[in-house]
Amino acid sequence: MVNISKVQQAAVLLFARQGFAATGIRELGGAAGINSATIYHYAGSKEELLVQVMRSCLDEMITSGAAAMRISAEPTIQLAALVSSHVGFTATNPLTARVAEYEMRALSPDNRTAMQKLRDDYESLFAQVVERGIRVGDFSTDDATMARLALMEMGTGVAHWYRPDGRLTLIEVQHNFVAMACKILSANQTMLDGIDYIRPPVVVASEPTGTSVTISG
Amino acid sequence: MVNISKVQQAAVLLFARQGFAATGIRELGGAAGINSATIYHYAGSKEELLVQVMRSCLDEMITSGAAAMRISAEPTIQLAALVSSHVGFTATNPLTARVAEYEMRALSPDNRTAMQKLRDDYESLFAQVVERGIRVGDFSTDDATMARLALMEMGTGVAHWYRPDGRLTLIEVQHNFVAMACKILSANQTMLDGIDYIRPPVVVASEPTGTSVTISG
Amino acid sequence: MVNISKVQQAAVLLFARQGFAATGIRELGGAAGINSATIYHYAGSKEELLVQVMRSCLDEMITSGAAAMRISAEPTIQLAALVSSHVGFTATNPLTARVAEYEMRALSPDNRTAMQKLRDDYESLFAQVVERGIRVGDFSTDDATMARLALMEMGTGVAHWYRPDGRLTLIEVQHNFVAMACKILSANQTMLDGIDYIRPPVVVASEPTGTSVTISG
Amino acid sequence: MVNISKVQQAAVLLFARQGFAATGIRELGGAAGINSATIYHYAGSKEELLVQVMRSCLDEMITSGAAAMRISAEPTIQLAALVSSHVGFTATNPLTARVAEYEMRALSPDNRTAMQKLRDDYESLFAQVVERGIRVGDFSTDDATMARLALMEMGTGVAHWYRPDGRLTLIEVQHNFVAMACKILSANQTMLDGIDYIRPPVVVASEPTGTSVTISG
DNA sequence: CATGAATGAGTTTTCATTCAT
DNA sequence: CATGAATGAAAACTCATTCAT
Repeated sequence: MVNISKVQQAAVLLFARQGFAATGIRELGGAAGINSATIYHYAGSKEELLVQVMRSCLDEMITSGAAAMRISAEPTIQLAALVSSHVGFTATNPLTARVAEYEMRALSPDNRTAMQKLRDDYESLFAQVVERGIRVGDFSTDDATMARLALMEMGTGVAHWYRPDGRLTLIEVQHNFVAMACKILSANQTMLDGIDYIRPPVVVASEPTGTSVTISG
Repeated sequence: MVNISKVQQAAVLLFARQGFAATGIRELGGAAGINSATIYHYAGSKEELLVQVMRSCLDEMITSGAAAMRISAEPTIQLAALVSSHVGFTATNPLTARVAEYEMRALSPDNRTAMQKLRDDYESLFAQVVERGIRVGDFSTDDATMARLALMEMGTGVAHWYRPDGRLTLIEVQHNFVAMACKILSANQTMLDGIDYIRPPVVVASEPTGTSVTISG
Repeated sequence: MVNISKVQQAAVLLFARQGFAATGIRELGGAAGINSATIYHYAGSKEELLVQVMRSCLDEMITSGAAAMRISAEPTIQLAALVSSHVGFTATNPLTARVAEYEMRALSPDNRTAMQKLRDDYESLFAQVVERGIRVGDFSTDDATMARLALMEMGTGVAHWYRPDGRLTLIEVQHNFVAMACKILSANQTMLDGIDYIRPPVVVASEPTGTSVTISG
Repeated sequence: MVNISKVQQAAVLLFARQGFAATGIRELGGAAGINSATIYHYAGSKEELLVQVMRSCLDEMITSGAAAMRISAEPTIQLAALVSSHVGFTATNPLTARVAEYEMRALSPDNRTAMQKLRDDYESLFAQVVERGIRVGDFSTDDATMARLALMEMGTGVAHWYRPDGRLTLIEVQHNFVAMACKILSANQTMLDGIDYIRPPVVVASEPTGTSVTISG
């Protein structure tokens, strides 16, 4: 229970830095402080290790996102909660999130299908909010799809630069992104006044701790 | 002159699909229709092939972006031109752009430093526009850095979904992104009325043609 | 402990026959009865395998030679003991000795420097004996350096033709070489009467056994 | 006629330094100042280039050695002439001689047989002289074969250390070796007084010029 | 004569994985 | 649980050689 996280954290750290394909199983063992053969006690293969990490990451994103949407029936508040959740998760688990995003291509067809399904489920949360906001007249945009994609891309980008000890607190970043999202969708930001739509983000087991790594590219 | 593009296009296609590390030199040869050993006539190593591709991509992005900024002294028009250039390039050369972005980590330290320098040069174009727009009071945002990063991230995301034969023309997409950019920076979009800030994007030699590949992840 | 000798013996056998550069790692594995990849458990590289062999060979030559010189303070007896040791070692470990001599050039600069140092240490034993013998008037020659080199070259040549089951016993060969050495240096052979200056030579772990190979060239 | 020597000299230089197997055809071209493909105008293969060099070297050694033996019918004078010739040739063509000796093993069976035949022919000159000198009572040794081998080995060793600009002139070295040979065979050196048994050595076309290379090993 | 381009077979080394201990 | 040893397959890269120009 404690060791498996160590392995997953080592995996995420190295996969994020170098990519799945460029990371060897021996390297993983070394980073986790165990013999490389021992990894096969925790995961049947290198790919399964990646799948474990991706699945728990996407599961948590979906769970948090769905919970965020349940705090209100108002599209604008749902949008704020969802964007906050997304940005919060991404900023809190930057390496895991990055791996879950980048390494889809490393999966074999079966696993890829399964993981893509989870990602699609997650993205559909955004699609639902945007679509309903437009339908009820709270949002307005030239192109709903493009707006949604831009929204997510932006939020995901947080993983590239956010640092807990940086210039801005996480909450500031979240508010900022909510503001940008509202602008993009021409939503009325004042609807959010006095609403506490931010939930503290979960730290997933696979996220390395104490590593302030700079990942380039 | 014709062969080297063929090799580069094969490289970009496979690097974009599978990643640099997961692409073999034999695979590259096969995709380019030549013996794998022949690749070493065009590039001293697999990494050098990647560097060639990245360098020409980043060079072109910088050239186009700098040219875009010269069409006017108005920050809003510069912003529109720069965003259009970025989106246009990314949509026209999605695979090359993707490789140039994703595979920075695959480079050895020396090459990485050199390529990162080019990317920094390019990003500084955005920083300059945003900073000047704010200074002269044409733009307004809670956080300039975050806005700039969101702007670029958004535009880069185009490579993930834009298809020439898709629902929207490139020009529509460009206008749309310019609109979103203006919203994010609270810029006055009417300043763009009647201004032709879009230049046709260049197709770089390494961009595969006739491939409507779907890249996931 | 048993396997590493097997690998080293295979290496020495093939390196002696064909040379280091002309011997493949697969060939080595085949000769040692193991998979070629397994060789990398015993040595980090093909060159390291060579270094292992050379180092243990030269270490043993130095140890034996130094011991030989300690059996007496008389230059003539030291000469006899050193020549016997050299000839004995070379005849007992012909392939290893040959590899240690011929393949110096196959080493990378760092390893070459280290191995050359060992060889220089060994050769200096001969230089010391010859020099002291001349100084105290026991030896006489037109040119000390040339005599020493000729002495060593001669002895090393034993590896090219000596066979344990040949016409002469090892002890006969040793006595013969001692006689030639004395002639070259005009030393008084009668000083050796009744002196037992021959020690049984050591068989190094890398010397192939049961192989009556003819090495040409 | 001028170019073929250049190629052969480059070959000898590199083969002596690194060995035949470790020398690439491109490297040879580079050292000879021509394209690697052009080498195939001068020799049908890398091995043929080696054969050319070895054959002309051994031919010249046999010719010179045979001529040396014709200067007298006296075994002692023949010995002096043959040893002088051997040492002279080896010191004058150290790299070529070294290649001809070391790289026999690099040859394919057919070529090896042919070259070994030449070497055997050459060695038989020494065998003849020693045998006849013993038969007529001019020489005396415990073991004729061993003496002959030691004699040749010693002389060949000259290639390892002799330098034209060194401490000793070639003639001094030759006289020295003749003296050592006489000692080994207990021949009467005074028989050589006043006899001019030294012929100036030939420089073979393949011997690199102006290169004072140190070859280790 | 000379060469740049090309290639199939080869090189050393690393890979993910298995298994006896 | 943990590991050192082992391995077949594959990695990137180099090889000697050919040939059209």
